[in-house]
Amino acid sequence: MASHEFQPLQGMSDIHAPEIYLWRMIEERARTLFNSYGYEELRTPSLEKLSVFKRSIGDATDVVQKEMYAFKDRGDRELALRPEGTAGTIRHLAGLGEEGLNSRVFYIAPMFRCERPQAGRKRQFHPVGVEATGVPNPLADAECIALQQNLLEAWGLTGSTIKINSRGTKEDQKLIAENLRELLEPVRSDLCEDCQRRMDENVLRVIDCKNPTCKEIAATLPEMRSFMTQESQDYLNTVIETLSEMGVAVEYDRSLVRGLDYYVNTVWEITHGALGSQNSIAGGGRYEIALGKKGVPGVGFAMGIERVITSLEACGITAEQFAPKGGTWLVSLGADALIENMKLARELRNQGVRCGMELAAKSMKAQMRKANREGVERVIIRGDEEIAKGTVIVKDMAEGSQEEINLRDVIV
RNA sequence: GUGAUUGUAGCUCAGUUGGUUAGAGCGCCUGGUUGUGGUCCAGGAGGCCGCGGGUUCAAAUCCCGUCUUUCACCCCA
Repeated sequence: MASHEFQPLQGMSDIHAPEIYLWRMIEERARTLFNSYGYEELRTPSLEKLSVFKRSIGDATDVVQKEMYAFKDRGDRELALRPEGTAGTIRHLAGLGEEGLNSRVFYIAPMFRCERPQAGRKRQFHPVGVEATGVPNPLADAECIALQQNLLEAWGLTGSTIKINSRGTKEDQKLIAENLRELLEPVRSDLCEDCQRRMDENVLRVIDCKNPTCKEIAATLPEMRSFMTQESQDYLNTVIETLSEMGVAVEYDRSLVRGLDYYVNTVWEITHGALGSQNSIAGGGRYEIALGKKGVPGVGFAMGIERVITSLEACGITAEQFAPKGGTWLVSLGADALIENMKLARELRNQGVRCGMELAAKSMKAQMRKANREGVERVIIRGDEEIAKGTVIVKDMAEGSQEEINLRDVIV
C-alpha cells in the first residue's frame, strides 16, 4: 500500500469486496424503486463538450471555473469529464424533441471534480440521480422529494433531514439579488472576506454563510421569499403542503440556497449528522436549463453514494450483511477426485449453487480450512474410495456431522 | 487553490535522546502420524521503514523536496 505504484489517483478509490456489496445493495434497490415510479435508466458519456456544462451549470460557478477536469483532446476540442449528471441528461433529452420535454430518467454513474479530497468528498464520486422534465408543477417537485424519501427508507437509512426552500423564478432571483445587495451594502465591512466577494459574484450565498457574524446579519434580512411574486410563494407552499399530505416530513429552511445557476423555485437538500463538514447526502431542485434555442424545465436530485454509505454505517448497516454466503465447498483427495469435482462443481453451479473448490492439490486440512473461511454451509468430500463407489461424503459445517450418500442424490 | 495532518509486514500499530541482524497482535502458510474446518500448541514465510535528495562515522528516527492519507476552508454529491 505504501508504494504509490499500486495506488489509484488522488481522491479516487478502488471499490472492492466487501464494501462492494453495500454499493450493489444501494444500486439494486434504487433501480427497483425508480422502476416503480416509471423512471428509465439513462447512461450518458462521462466525457462531454465543455460547453454543455458551461451553459447549464453556469459559467461563473465554482464547479465550472475551478473544479472540472477540462482539457483539449488531440483534435483541439474543448472537453470535460462530467462534474454532475443533470447537464448531460438534459443534453440528451433536449435532443429528443417533444418527447424529451416530458421524460423521467435516472442515472447511477461516476462524476469527476478536481478538488482537494476530504471527508465525504472524492475526486471521482458516484451519485444516483433522477431528472423529470415537464412544465413546472409543484406536484412534480413534491413527488420527486417523496421518491427520495422512499429511497432512504429502501436503503434503511434513518436520521436524515430534508430541508426545503425556494429561490423563486429567474425574475424573482434578480429582484432578490438587488434587494439583498441594497440591504447588505451598509454592513458590507462587517461581513467575512468571502461574503464581501460573494456580494458581487453571488449574493444569495451570503445567506448560507457559516461565519457567525454573517449568520447574525443574515438573520436580520427578510426571508428570500418575501421578495418573490405571490405565484412563486404559492408554488413553494403547494410543494410543502403536498408533502405534508403525503406524510413526508420536510423542514422549511430560509437560508438554503444551493449553488448551481440553473435552479429556479424549489430547492432542497438532505443532511445527515454522521457526515462531518460535507453534511449533505443529497441535493435537488427545480431547474430551467437553456440548451440550444429552448429552455428545458425539469426537476431532479442527486444523492452521493459515498455519503449515503457513511450515513448507513452510522446506522449500523454494514457491507458484510449483504455479502454472499452459504453454498458448498468441494474437497478433493487425489488427482482423480480433482477432475471429478470440477465436473460436479459445474453441475452444481448450473443449478445456481454457490460452489467453490481448491484447484491445486492441497492437504485435506488446508482445503477444510479454506471451506471454513468461505463460510459455506456444507462440504462435499471425495477421494478414490468414494469415486469407486459412486458416493460422496457430505458434511454439515455448522453441525459438524457428516454422512455418505450417492453422488446422484447431490444433484437434485 | 489555502491551512493543518499522515505514511514502518496483507491489516492495526510499537520502535525510547539518531547507534548492532526493524518488532508485536491479527491474518497467511506448514505441522501436531494414515482422508476432516472453526479452539489450542509448535514452527515458518513476508518489510526499497512512501519516494528522491541532504546532514552524519552512523538515519525508520534530523533537514529539504515530492507523492499520498486524513481533516478544515472554498464549493458541492
